[in-house]
Amino acid sequence: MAINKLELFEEGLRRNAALFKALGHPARLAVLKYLAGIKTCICGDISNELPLSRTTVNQHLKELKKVGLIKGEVEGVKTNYCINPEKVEWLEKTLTSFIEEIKTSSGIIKTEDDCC
Amino acid sequence: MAINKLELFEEGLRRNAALFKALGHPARLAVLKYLAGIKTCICGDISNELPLSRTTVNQHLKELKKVGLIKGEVEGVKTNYCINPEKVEWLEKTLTSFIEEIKTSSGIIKTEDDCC
DNA sequence: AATATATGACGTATTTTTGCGTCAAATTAC
DNA sequence: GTAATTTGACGCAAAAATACGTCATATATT
Repeated sequence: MAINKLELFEEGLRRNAALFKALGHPARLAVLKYLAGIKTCICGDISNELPLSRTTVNQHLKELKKVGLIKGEVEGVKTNYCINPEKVEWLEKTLTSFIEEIKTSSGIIKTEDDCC
Repeated sequence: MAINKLELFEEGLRRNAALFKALGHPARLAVLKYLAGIKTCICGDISNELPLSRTTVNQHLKELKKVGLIKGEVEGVKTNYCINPEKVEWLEKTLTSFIEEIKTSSGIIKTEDDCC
């Protein structure tokens, strides 16, 4: 893209898009699933679970942290990563309300074949 | 990326990630909102609503069509785009079930501060 | 103190995405 | 028939994402 056009869209759309984007890579979904399953914070050996190098995984962790879906807590030389429950709740609300908006403003709930 | 590593992840994650990715751009969210609001299929003048060129919008439409969230129906020289209700329903189910999986396998519902 | 380990910062190469202009084909209007 | 519209295909350039290696730093371990 020649120019960055992202700021031409309204704030809400940009925020939602950023959230979706963060979830738009299998590695990051895998990280979330893994962290969810571990429950107790593991010391950043997540890379062993994925078919990616440690530095690459680190980058994905950074992305997830950026949108707040995970937290990283330094403990000595190690770092404990875990899911941020509040953000997951917020994610769910955001997504469902967006979809609900789509569904209601289109007539999905009531009408059938109004369209096409 | 030197090599394409995507196929190293399991099918389910890849499908979900692809879906999230399609929603990971404000222009595409804007298109969805617009189509939802229009209800009746408009003849592809969506580009007038967005701060992007026609060809760029066309590309985004292609992306949305690829994941099935919208349908395009040719009518003479024009093309009518509209939201695919079934896919939106499916999207909602997919998202909520993924999030639910995260929430239950981590102990978000019951425990507090088990983690971090 | 010397060594080993864990981590993030940095740089780099490759691929993908984004954005747009141009063009050709098809259709509609005149 | 001729001109105008609408659209998708194609190609191209800039930007971002992806993947990884190397390095420096900080903390354990010996």
